[in-house]
Amino acid sequence: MKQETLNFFDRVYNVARQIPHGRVTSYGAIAKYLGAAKSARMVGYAMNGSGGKDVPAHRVVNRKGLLTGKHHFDGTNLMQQLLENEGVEVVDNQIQNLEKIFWDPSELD
DNA sequence: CGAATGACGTCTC
DNA sequence: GGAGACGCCATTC
Repeated sequence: MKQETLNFFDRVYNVARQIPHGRVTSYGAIAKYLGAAKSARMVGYAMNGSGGKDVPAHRVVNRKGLLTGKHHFDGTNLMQQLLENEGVEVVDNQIQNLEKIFWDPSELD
């Protein structure tokens, strides 16, 4: 286990952790913010290690707002339930009003 | 060590 | 403009 890789992960965790409540973002947005726009997959993979962290992986979805990673959660609809709990409208594993609740790391400034 | 895969995204045809 | 192929980077087999 090299910490070098964790460095990239840490960046993802850092950004994901700053996601406002009731908002969602995409892997690509984070990846792009980190300067690794093409490594969006890596961002999602980073979420794999988000277990045990304060990283709200449920607030991170793909560009379409589809809960692609819900399968990686403990339950089946846990991710969706968490989002709905925050006021995010989710139907059929897809976030509604995505462009409205979509959050971009750039807002951190 | 080489090949395959993955919580995606962008490019190309 | 829709559909398909490729790339990224790291982990796993």
